[in-house]
Amino acid sequence: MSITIYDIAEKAGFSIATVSRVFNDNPRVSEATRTSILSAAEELGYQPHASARSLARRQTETISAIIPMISNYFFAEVLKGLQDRMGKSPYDLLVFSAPDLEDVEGLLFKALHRGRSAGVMLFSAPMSEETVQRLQKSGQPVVLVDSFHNRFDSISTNNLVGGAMAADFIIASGATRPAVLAANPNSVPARDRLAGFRKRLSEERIELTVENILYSKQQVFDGFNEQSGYDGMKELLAHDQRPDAVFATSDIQALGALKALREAGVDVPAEIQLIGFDDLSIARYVGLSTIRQPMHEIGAGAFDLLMARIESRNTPVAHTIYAPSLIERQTTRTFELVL
Amino acid sequence: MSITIYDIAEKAGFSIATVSRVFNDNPRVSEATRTSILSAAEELGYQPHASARSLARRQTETISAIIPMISNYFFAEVLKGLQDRMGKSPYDLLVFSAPDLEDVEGLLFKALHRGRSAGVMLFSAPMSEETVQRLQKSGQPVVLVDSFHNRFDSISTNNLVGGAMAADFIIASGATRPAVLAANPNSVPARDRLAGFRKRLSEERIELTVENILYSKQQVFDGFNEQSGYDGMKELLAHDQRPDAVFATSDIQALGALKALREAGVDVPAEIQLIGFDDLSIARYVGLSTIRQPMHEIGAGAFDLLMARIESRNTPVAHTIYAPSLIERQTTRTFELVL
DNA sequence: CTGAAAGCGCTTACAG
DNA sequence: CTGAAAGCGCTTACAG
Repeated sequence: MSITIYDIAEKAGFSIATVSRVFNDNPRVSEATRTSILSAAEELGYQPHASARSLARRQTETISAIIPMISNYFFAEVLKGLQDRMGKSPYDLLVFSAPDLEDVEGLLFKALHRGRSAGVMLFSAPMSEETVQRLQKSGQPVVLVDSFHNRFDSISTNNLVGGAMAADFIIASGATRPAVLAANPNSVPARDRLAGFRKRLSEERIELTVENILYSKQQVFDGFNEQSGYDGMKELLAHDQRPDAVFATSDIQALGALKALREAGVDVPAEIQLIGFDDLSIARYVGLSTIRQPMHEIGAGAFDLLMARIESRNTPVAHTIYAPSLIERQTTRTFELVL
Repeated sequence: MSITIYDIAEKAGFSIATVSRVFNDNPRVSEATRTSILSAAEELGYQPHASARSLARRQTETISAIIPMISNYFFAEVLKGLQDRMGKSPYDLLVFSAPDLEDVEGLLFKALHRGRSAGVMLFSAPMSEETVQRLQKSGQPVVLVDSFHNRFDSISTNNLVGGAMAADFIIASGATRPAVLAANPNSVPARDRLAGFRKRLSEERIELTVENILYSKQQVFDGFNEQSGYDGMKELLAHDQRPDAVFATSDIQALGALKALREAGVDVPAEIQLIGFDDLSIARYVGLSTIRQPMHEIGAGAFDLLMARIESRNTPVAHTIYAPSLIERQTTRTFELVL
C-alpha cells in the first residue's frame, strides 16, 4: 500500500541498495542514476519509513525530554530555546511528562526503552541513587537540565549566585528584615537560591529568622506556583513585625505574592520590596524585579550538549553553568551606590 | 550487546515466538511458561525494541502534536491536559514545534513520515488547501486542536460565543465606547472572537469604530503576546475619545494592556474596563476578568478523539466545541442585572 | 499451547 | 558506480 524502496527501485530500474544509497547521500552513486531515482521517488511520493531505518541503522533520530511538569512556564521557555535550536536538525523530540515528580521513574523507564531515542534530557528532577544507576547502565547519552550531577553533562543557572545577588540588592537598598518565599524544600533549585540568599545575608550580619522563611504548602510544580506565593505572603503580612523585603524563589510565586500585597494595600516597594527569580516574559509586564535566568540559552545549550555527547561517548563530562543577572523593575527600590 | 528476544528465548528454553507472545499478552501461552519467560526477561533486563516492534506490527505507539509556538502559555496548559490524559496509555508523544506559523508545512512533512506516528494533532494553524490535501492523502488520523475544518475531527472553544459573551458583559455594565485588542488578523481564533464581539455589539446598536479595533503589529505568537496588548492600549489611550471598555482577544495581551493602563494612571475598571480571553492561571493573580476556555479538557479531549479515530477510521467526523464561560474579577465593573 | 518460517522496510559490508 | 545478500529485532499466520 505505501511506497517502499522496492517500488522506486523497480520504477527506476536499479537495485534497492542504490536507492538506499541516494537517500543516505552516499557519494558513490553517479549523478545520472541519482537524478533518475530521485525523480522516481518524487513521482511516487516516497518517504522513508522511520522505524525501518532506525532498526537497520541501529540508531534513531529522535531524542527525549523528560519534563516533570510540562505546563510550568519556566520549562515552556526552555523548551522554546530547545526547539528553536533543533530547528532543521534531523532530530525529532519526544516529550515525556508527568503531573508530578513522583512519576519521574516511570517516565524514565519509558524514555529509556531500547531504540526509542538517541539520548535523553532530564529536566530538573531530584535524582535518587537508583535513578542515577539506571541512567548510567542504560548507556544512553544523558544531559541534565536545570540540575546537576557530577556523572552527567548538565546545564543550569548558578542558583547560589542568584540567591546572593538578590540578597546583595536588598541589602544595598537598605532592607533589614528580609524574608523568603521558598517553594518546596525538596526542590534543589529552590534550596540553592535560598542558600545563596541566606549565606550572603549572614555574611552581612543581617538576620533571616525562621519565621521569615516560608515553604510552600501547595505542592503543585514543586511549590513554584502562584498560590504558594500568595499564601506565603499572606502569612508574612500577619506577622507582628512585617518583613521589609521578600525574595521569591520564582517569578510565579512572586506574582501570587503581589496579589496578597495588593489586597492588603501595602505600598510596594516603599513598605515592602519584592524580588523574583527567572524573568518570565510576564515579569516585565507586572513590573517585577527579578533575577534572570537565560532560559532560551539553557534550552539551546541542552540540545548542543546532547548532540556532542551522542557524537562521542567518552569525552569528559561537561557542565555549563550560566550566571544569572539582576533585572530591576518596579517592585524594588533603586538606590545610589555609595562608594 | 543489548538483550533481545533471542537471549531470553535461549535462557528460558522456548522459541522466540512464545517469548514474543508473552510480551504481547497473548492468552495462548501456559501460565508456567509465561512465568518462566518473564523471570528470564527480568533477570536479563530485557526491554522490547520500539522500532523493531513498530516495523513488525505496522503501527507505532507514538502520536504527534504539531504546535506552532510551543512556549505560548495557552498551549502549555492544553498540553498539560493532554499529557495527564495520556498518562499510563502506551502512547508516547512527539512534539513538533516551530518559531512561527510559516514553518507548519515543514513540521507537517516531518510528522507525516511513514511509520513515525499513529496519528497527529494539529494545534491551531490556519490550513491552506494544500495542507488539507496532504493531511488527507497521508491517510493518517488527524485531529485539529483549537481550530476547525469539516473534514477532520476537531476540538475547540466556541470563539464566536466567547466574543459575544464579552460584549454582553460590557454592554450590561454600561459601556458605550468599546474597543478591541485584536491580535493578528490572520489568526482564526482571534478573528472569531472579534467577530462575535462585534456582532453582538451591532445587535445592540453600539458602535465599534474602526479606530477602536487594534490589530497587533508585533507578530510573535500570532499577536497573542504582551507587547501587542501594550502597544495597542497605548494607542487607544492616545485617542481623543478614549474607549471605556476594551476586550483583549487573549489574557496575555490583556496583561500588556494592563501595564499601559497602569503607566497612564487610568483607573481600572472605573474609567476603562478590561476583559481578556483564556483564563490562564496568571489571570487570577492579576485580577483580570476574562472569558474562560477549558484548556485541560481541550487537551484531554484531543487525545480521546485521536484514540477513537485510530481505532476506527470510518466513523463520521466529530467536533467537540466547548462553551466558554465568563469569569468576573477586578478589571470589570460588577452590576445589578435589571429585569 | 508451541515452533519454524516468512516478512516488516530499510542499511551496509562484501564483491565485482 | 552498482548489486546480491545478510541482518536489524520483532510479529504473526500457519501447522501441529
